[in-house]
Amino acid sequence: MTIKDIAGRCGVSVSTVSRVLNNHPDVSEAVRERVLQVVKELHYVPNNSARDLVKSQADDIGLVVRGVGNPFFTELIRPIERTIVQAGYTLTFHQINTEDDELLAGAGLVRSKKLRGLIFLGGCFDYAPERAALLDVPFVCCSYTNSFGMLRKENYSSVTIDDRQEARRAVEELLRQGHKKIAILLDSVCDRSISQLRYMGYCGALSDAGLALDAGLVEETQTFDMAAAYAGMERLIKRRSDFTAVFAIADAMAVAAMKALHDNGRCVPQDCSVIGIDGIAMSAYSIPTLTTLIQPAEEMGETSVQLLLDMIEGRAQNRHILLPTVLRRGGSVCTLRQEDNR
Amino acid sequence: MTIKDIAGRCGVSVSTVSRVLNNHPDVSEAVRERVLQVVKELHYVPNNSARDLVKSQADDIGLVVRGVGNPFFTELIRPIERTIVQAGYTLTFHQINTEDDELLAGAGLVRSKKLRGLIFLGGCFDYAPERAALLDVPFVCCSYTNSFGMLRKENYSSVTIDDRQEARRAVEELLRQGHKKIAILLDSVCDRSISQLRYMGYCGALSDAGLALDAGLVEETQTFDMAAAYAGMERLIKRRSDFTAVFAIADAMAVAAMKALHDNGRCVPQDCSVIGIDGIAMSAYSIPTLTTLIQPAEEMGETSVQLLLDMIEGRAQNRHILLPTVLRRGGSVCTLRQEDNR
DNA sequence: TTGAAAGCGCTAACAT
DNA sequence: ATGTTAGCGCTTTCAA
Repeated sequence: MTIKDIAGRCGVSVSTVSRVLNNHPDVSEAVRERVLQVVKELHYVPNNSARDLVKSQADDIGLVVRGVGNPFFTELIRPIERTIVQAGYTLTFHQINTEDDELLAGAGLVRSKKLRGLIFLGGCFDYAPERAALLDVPFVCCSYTNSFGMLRKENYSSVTIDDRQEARRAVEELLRQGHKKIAILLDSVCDRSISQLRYMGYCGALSDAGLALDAGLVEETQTFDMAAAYAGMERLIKRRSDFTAVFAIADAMAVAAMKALHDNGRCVPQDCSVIGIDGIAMSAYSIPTLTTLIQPAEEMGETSVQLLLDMIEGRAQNRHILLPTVLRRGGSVCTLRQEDNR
Repeated sequence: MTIKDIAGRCGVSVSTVSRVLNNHPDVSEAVRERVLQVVKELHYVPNNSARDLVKSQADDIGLVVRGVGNPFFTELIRPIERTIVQAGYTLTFHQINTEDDELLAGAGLVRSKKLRGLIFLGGCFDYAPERAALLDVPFVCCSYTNSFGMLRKENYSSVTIDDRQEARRAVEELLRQGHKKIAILLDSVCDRSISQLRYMGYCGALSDAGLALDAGLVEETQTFDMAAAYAGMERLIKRRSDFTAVFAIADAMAVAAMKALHDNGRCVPQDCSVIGIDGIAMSAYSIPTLTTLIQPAEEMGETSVQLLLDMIEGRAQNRHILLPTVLRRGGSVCTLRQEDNR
């Protein structure tokens, strides 16, 4: 079933059918209707490979996710896919491991599938500009930005929260409740990614409050997964008994941390407060409800696609959007009792 | 940058380059090496649209997910994507709403993108055979099967647990602990999908135990999401005070139910036991740890892709795989105290 | 307003 | 072992 078949049935040429299919103006109303009619009757669907070959690009957008384990990403993928489809594009989905290079993966996809653009989730992006030039399509970093790289602002787009600032806010919320011995549970202090940025916010808040950084209260888990976070929290508990609050740099880690505290006989929040960042669905159903800074996941996903489409369709240049979080006070943080203020 | 450029640089014809690229045998070692060399130097990547056009099909597999909110699906998507890529194919990802028709969505994708096959997640599939015939590529139902439809076994593949039987096992675990007033929290009793099957298992277990079905203990939430499950559980609590256990047909719903019980002053498991099915990551970190039947998500995803590839590559016919679950005894179920046995 | 025809980049049949 | 060439299905000039 090709455009020829349709043309044959209608007694017109293939170019006329093509015009109808692509909404070109120069077609008589009568012909247009007949073609559309036959198309519907025969359930004809154009062959995208042929279209893409002629136009030398597909109506496809690539989504490269590094570390699909992260439940926060799941909440981003949904609005991203929805928005892409609404705009008439298709999503090619690719996940890579944390140790893989998202730029290389993206570049390969673009070349082989003729993608129109890319969205990255969970990338590092401390790449040199010449590396990023491998990507000859627009791309947007979703939920992070090129904080550690040398990319020029006008060469890529991003939609993210201000990780450093928001982490600072999270820690300040704990400080406000009187906590002074505040531990941090994170992936790594120097991963050139989210984790490091949020760590910087943590350090900044402590320093502003006149508190010294206590290296013994910094627990690195290497990965984002819950099992690692649980294990990390247990190490911390075994090692120290004097902290009264924990800042987990992601909700999933915070939930695992609460579990570890509970399993080790420490009550949240009475014995130890816990705060996270992300606002994943699950965190509203933990017991107690996690206190966290909620990222606007829907808006973040939609905006990322919007920026990309604006670039692809030539409506705008690269832009960088900073979205605010909303503090949800759950039950996992409480005011420090005076006698605990060791 | 096309195959012609490569041919030019190497002083050979395009067909020779094509042969090298496709690992055809009839190429001298010297030429093969030179071509590969130039390909690497120039970072040449073949244009898939052109390839697909010639071969009239792409190396793409479609994944149609109905109801992406379900966290269990997330754990399936990962192994599915991984296996697809390992086999040299690409994933085209499409999500639809619960009210949408996955068959229609799949058929459109197949036609326009020339997909080689489809994997469905969360479909209903009570479709008539003539509807399924719209799909002229092999497809596999992942984590469910065509229980309510008239499809012939040899016309599709599936990889799933025995939902009815496993639901029965879950309820039997509660019965074994002495529970008699067992409520069920589910999507719908007649959705022609997972929910209905698990409901049938629930009814079967009760009936085998000589217990009458108490309609007042059946709570339908209409959707799978946690907010709905929480609300449903609250309705149940308000309505009845005599049940001692709840079977939630999905882990996400079970976690929300535990939260609702807690927020309404009922302790899990002392006042009410909770059991789920799925084994999502989060359920191991709820407090208490959820008792649940764990589905082998990794294996389920991998096997689905394997079956599909076997079909696509002509190695095997359609098959139907039933995978077992593993009961994880968490802390959300306890033995009924005698005095509670009202 | 319509049609004829030239490619888009690649594969594979056929020729050498 | 290698080259020549005819399409794959479509869009888009160019001509009518």
